[in-house]
Amino acid sequence: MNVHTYICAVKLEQAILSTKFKNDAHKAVLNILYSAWWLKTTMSKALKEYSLTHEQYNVLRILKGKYPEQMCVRDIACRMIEKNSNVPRIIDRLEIKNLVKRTSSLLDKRETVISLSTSGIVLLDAATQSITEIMDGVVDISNSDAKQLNLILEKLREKEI
Amino acid sequence: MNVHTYICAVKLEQAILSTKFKNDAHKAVLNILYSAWWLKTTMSKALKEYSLTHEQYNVLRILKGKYPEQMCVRDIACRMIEKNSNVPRIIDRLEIKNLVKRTSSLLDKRETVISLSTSGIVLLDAATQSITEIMDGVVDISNSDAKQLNLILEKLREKEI
DNA sequence: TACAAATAGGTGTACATACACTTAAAATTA
DNA sequence: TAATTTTAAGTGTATGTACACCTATTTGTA
Repeated sequence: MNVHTYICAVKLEQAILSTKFKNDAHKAVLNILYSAWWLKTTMSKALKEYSLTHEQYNVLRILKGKYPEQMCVRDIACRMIEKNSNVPRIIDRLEIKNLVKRTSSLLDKRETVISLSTSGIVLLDAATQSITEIMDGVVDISNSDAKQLNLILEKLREKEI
Repeated sequence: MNVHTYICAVKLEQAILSTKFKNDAHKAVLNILYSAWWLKTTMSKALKEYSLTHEQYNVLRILKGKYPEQMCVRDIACRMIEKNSNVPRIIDRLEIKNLVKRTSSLLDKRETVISLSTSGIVLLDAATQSITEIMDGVVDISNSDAKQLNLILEKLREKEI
């Protein structure tokens, strides 16, 4: 089904057409999930211009963070937000587009070392500039709100299983 | 790659091994994305006992919300948190497991009407009880924090594109 | 040193997402 | 009424996720 006509509503109640939440914490859970979807969608739309997916962009950014140092697949995986991302497969696609290069590590032959190519850096820089502008425009909450949000989210994740 | 050894850290900095955030708003974006992944993973693990995916559970819950009234595919899609969910395909899998039944609408032959089966209700109720217990245990933030969180998230989504 | 355990990366499969396209039916309007 | 547009659902394809399993190394230890 193609819901291109959905209402990208600010209020959660409008977004998911529901008003009965068990309590505020339950509503917060849905609100976090919806906000994450909204943020990812916003970013993905912007990245389309660069033929990058959100995840591919993420990997490129992680590589840039250490550049010109190289990173092995595991180092990248540890820095991904979604911890079960299949990094070798994302790298497959980046390699096909010549944005990164795979080489086998000489020190530890089990490791595959990934390096950003020149065109990878150029594309990443352009995409980053565009994404940063868009995110700055879209996500404009006050500094104190952002701090508060970070505090509450980390409090929420305190109870590990 | 299999990162089963990742640290399910409370602090974002530990979770994604990064300390340099452009500002608090940027950190908040990553925090929301990570929290959503954490919540989904927590729920998915609990749902495994019932052989349900997070999305299948979501569809069943939406159907339960209107029960015994039936819903068409579009009605379900509009209530999904992830707006691009391919609902017919999720229903395919629920139908194979005999948790829902598809019938063609008599009033509008374009519509497919979905109804919960008895085993669907039984499974959903059991899963819901389990999930509720787990979520209540895991997500224990104060009422005022939850309210604050909801407020800030909705403020964050104010700027539509 | 030889062998067991751990580790890194890759691969297969089921499921989900994003999105374009198709088909049938309903609604609109010329 | 006939033709056009819109709508609902389904399908095809590329990509990603979750997770089990495989292979080649490396590490740790008997």
